[in-house]
Amino acid sequence: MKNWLMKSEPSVYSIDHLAAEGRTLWSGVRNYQARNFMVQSMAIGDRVLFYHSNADPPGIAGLMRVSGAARPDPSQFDAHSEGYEPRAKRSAPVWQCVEVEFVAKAGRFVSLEELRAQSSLAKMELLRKGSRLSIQPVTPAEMAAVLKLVRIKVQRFKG
DNA sequence: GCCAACGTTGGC
DNA sequence: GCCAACGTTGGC
Repeated sequence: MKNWLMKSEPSVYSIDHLAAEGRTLWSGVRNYQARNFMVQSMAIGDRVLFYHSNADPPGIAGLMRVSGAARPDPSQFDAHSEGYEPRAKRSAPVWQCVEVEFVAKAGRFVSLEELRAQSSLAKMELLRKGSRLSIQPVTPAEMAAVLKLVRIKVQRFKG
């Protein structure tokens, strides 16, 4: 079981949207490295931190779990979508997305500033200067540290 | 709104 | 294959 962090702008799609829906397709990713993580490395059951980017303040808002394997991102075929991809064909999609399901809201929202203050997270990809990856791997130690900060019990993953 | 850092595109 | 120009991300 791997650990991940995925970013979303809460004004577009927040942890509350996911909590209300239960599950969603993580569509709209248009970065090859992020796509490759979803296609090559993610598996059902993987744990994912939900990060609110471009927010005031930005930070960890909750937790989700990968509930469906990567599949073609439908928005790439929609000419009216911002994510429209003219190069994509039904038979040769360019972009993929996984399905994720809600696990828990952070018991306490943990801001980027607070994450930066943790020495245990010093090497976290999210905190690297200039880091923009919207889907990134998280080490088990980093995940444990963040779950403690947001006050989510690991038990919540089981079942 | 600003802008640093980064990714992508396209001319050569 | 190089790299300048451009577009995007995302913190501040």
